[in-house]
Amino acid sequence: MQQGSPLILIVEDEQPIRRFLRASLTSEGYRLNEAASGEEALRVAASYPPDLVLLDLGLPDIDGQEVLSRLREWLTAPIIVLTARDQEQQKITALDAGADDYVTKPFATGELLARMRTALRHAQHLAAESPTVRVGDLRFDLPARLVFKRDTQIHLTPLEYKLLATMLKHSGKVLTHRFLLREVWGPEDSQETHYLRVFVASLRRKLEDDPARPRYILTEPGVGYRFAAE
Amino acid sequence: MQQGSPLILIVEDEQPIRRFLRASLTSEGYRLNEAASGEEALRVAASYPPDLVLLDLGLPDIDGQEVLSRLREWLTAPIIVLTARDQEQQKITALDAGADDYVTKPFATGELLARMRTALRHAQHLAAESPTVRVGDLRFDLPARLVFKRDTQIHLTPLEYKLLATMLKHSGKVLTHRFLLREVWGPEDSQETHYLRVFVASLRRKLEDDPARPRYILTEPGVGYRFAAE
DNA sequence: GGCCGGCATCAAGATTTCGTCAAGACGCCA
DNA sequence: TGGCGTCTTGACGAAATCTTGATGCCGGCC
Repeated sequence: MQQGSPLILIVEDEQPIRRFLRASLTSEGYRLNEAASGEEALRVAASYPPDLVLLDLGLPDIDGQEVLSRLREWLTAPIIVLTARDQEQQKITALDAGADDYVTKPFATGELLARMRTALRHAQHLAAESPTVRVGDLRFDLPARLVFKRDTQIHLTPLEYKLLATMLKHSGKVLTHRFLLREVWGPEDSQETHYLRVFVASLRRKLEDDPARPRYILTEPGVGYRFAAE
Repeated sequence: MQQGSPLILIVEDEQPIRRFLRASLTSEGYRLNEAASGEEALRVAASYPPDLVLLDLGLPDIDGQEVLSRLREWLTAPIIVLTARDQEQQKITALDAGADDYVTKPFATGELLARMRTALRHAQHLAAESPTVRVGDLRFDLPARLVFKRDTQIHLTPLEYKLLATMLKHSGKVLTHRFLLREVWGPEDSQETHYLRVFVASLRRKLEDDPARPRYILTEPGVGYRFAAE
């Protein structure tokens, strides 16, 4: 969306519908590109990456579904599919192939515009950075499964990560040995408190400034552990 | 279009028409190459890749259509076809074979020049920006499914490409074995982690400077793989 | 002071997971 | 049908991770 208003790519072979869309969308302030065939759509999209695609599934040359999946290989912008009312199955395969929404023809302008706004808004959210949790000088990027200490990445083994994630999930609360063991190792090993000691130690070695006097992973003697809330 | 003005290749056997074209085009500032036969056209085009081709379909040796498709095998520059007024069918097959436009003889200079400008402008756009992603010394042209390392193209098999593309799509994130297998091989093979090892190895061999200490495709032991974000 | 239980740390196997090579199977095109 | 590129499968050494045992520390209690 470099130049302010979103760039829409219309892929539609029927001249009248295209003209109609052009009128409705330009009056809304959208910038437009048009393609009358699948081939052209792929070419134009590659040259001018759109912020949103309106894709008619009934195209003359390539199958609309094909265009859809070729686009989805690299395009993250939302794709709204235009289908005939009786093509139920088509909608479903289209959504499976990565379409974000569909509108059945004939459609009301208002509905189309509303769905476009929703899709664009949604896309913007996705583009935002993945949410991170900060505690002290630690930073957790949970979607990416990454942990940082003062901006340098920390490598954690699967069990270390799982343990830390469980503590983080209930941070501030005291977590009993049994609870942690169940969550991380499973009900089988809920007695093996020794596991906990070993892994807490290695987590402290990696996360704490002074593992002997921990700031994040606190021991609750006789009960369990607690991850510092603030 | 290295030297400023576009290089035009004229393929035309009739001397008078060639002379006429030469006059019109040089006065417009175009650089020219000429060929009087199909054979010559292919030779010249190979030696001096033109920015635009004017191709007369009525040639003495090879069929004009043949020249056209031979050129199209590798040449992306626009090709404008010159046809006689009564050769309707010829135009159509020419367009199918990859011609960008046609002009019927006899033609007005103004019209020819206009069509040439359009074609050149259009070609420029296409050549301009396929959205490419750069990571380190790698470059990805996603729409075209091409991968380059330091500007030399890397050949990837279909599955190699698909795997790489999915990692790139979620670059920075840790992708579990299951996820990658599902995306690339489908839900059936979501257990076959061995596939991943083999293909990651071959991708590293092709992309990394030192496959043993990868910079792009990183292993997250026990979890999956991650494509380096920055 | 000596003993004991809970906790922390270290390190040596044991086990699982990875990387690599190569042979076989498969599909496709000439 | 044979060759070619590609994918699948198997085998094995290497690496990372997990388990397990040994040892030491500390505070409370007899």
